[in-house]
Amino acid sequence: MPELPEVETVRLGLAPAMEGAELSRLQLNRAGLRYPFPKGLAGALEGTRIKNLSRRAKYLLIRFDNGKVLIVHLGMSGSLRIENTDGPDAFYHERNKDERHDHLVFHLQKGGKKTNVIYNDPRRFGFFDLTGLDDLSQNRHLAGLGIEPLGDKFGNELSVQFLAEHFCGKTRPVKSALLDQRLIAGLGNIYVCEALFYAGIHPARSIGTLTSKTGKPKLELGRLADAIVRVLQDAIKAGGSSLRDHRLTDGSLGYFQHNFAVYDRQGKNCVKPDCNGTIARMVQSGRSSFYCPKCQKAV
DNA sequence: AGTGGGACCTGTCCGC
DNA sequence: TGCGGACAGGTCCCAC
Repeated sequence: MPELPEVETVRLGLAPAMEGAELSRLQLNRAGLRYPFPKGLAGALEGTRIKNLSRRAKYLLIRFDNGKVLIVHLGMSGSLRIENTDGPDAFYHERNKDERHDHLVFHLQKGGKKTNVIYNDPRRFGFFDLTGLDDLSQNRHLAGLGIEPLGDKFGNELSVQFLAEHFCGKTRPVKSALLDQRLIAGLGNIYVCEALFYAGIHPARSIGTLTSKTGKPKLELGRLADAIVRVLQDAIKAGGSSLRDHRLTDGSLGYFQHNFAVYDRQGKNCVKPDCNGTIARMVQSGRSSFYCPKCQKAV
């Protein structure tokens, strides 16, 4: 469940159990996932305490009190679930319970209580990397990432000016530009489709047509900047609220508890009350785009 | 330089 | 019921 809002939701869900806990054992059930696990991974972390959980784009960052940072990417199908091992109140917040795909287990202790956090990933597109706090920004996975769409601690944030600057004079389809993690980091296929719908922009539209020749943003580009931020914030809110309010006993948390306007709604009616359009699907560089041909302008 | 396409891997769903 | 093909939230690498 891995676009930015899902990773943020996972972070919020795991933080109370993981922050401040001691990692008594790191159990690796195979040699690696997409990449081999880093050499000496367990030895480098066992016996240390987790300081905090943070997030960069779709990466979960687990910081330990020996200065190491574990970088976690959930790939397409990765998830993390918490199991309290010493009581009947074990709870889950993911959809994968097939133990064959439990690839890594954090054995944690906090205040005399034992908890397991289990990484499950059927497709094994996820990966783990280990780095030091000082080398974090040079890490091969993090170094090339673009801006955090919801802003960062340095005050950088997604703005219409940012988009205009990077779109002016270019020709690539807006769908592909928004999926490019070097520009904006954290968007994936679902939220790009949703944001383009709310902005009224066709996924195949060339980004250069969203500014004037001199780089002045058109109205739609302002709508796009707003839509990206709102779609992500709403998704975090939806995930966060279900985490807070419930001990989830099933795998309901993830993308598909949300109601999407266009994603995976091919053939259904456009959700805009004054539109009688039908949601369409097209393939762009091998990936599905969903859109309303009536609301989303191609030029 | 900036694209698109394939590879990675397993599970699920749909049509025959 | 079984089988093959298409498809799925992401990223990297390699041709053009």
